[in-house]
Amino acid sequence: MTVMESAPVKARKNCAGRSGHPRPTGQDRYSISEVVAHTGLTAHTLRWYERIGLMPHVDRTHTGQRRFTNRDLDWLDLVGKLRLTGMPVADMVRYAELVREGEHTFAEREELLTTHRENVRERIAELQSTLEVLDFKIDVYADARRASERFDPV
Amino acid sequence: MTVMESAPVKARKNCAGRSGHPRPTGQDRYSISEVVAHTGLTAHTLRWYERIGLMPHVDRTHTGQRRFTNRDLDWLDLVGKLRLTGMPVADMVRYAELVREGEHTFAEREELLTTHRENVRERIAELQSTLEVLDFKIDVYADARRASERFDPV
DNA sequence: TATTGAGTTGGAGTGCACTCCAAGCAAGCG
DNA sequence: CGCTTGCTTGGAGTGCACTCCAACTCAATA
Repeated sequence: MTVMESAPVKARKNCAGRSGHPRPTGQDRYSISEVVAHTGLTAHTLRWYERIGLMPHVDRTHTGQRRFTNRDLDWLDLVGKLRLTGMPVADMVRYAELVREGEHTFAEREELLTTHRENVRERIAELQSTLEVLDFKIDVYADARRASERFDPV
Repeated sequence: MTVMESAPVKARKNCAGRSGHPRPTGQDRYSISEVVAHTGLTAHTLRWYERIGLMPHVDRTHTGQRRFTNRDLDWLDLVGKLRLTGMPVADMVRYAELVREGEHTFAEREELLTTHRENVRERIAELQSTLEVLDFKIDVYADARRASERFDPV
């Protein structure tokens, strides 16, 4: 059994960054399995990200194996953050394209991120308003439980 | 062209509750299209919810058409809230089952909601930490823009 | 030298949450 | 009566984001 192709969705949802896997110092060429260990993504997903243009052209060894740089890891950290906030992959690909196109796309990148930030803020407000409903419901059940314990003690 | 089967995903994401469609007073039997107007869900989705057991048995006319009650609308509001917070449909179906089973499931319902509340709190924290990254990135681009405007004024 | 293990590819498959389709029925209107 | 509108059904299709498969190469070890 190989060690890669692991990392179920649930796990990734929690870590999705540097989590007990600090970046080895003084190194700048990581194999795919090292990146898997670092990011919590699967090797499949990393290859898929590259295929769809979400990676800034990953370097290869003379035998064709991928070698990721610290810059790639930084990029994957950002992508992970954007993913966590629910940015669609298509939008992240668009952002990656802008990065590849150079500095004259700064304004558009800023706009893309600003729009997304607004979405995230709305999402937070939404979640917070739902927390109130949840609190209320939970209180109702807790009250009922306490009442039944009073009449019908263990 | 019929007016139903509308409500694109984006729109639902935003409203998903009473949004300019207050519940008609003194009424307690709503057709599916009225519920569509009220909830922002599509008729497809309402029927699908019923099929998978996410609705508490909807009443019918003598010709078999659905008639939703205010209680159903309340339930759909709650479901909408839970959906917005990312609760999987399977979990909501489980909750619906517990509700159908009666008051002896209060404890389990409370537990289900409490667990979910914890997830929502984590999600909010996650989003907030990402907001910081977003703010930082946006600042970088804004600084670059201001600098270029200084050297290269319009 | 043979085997093992980590890596490669294109393309197919999966799971979720809808989303739509075709065919049909009932009521109201001209 | 015929047409339109609103609704019904089971089952098939869609889009997203992966996720996996089969067949292969290469490098290192037993």
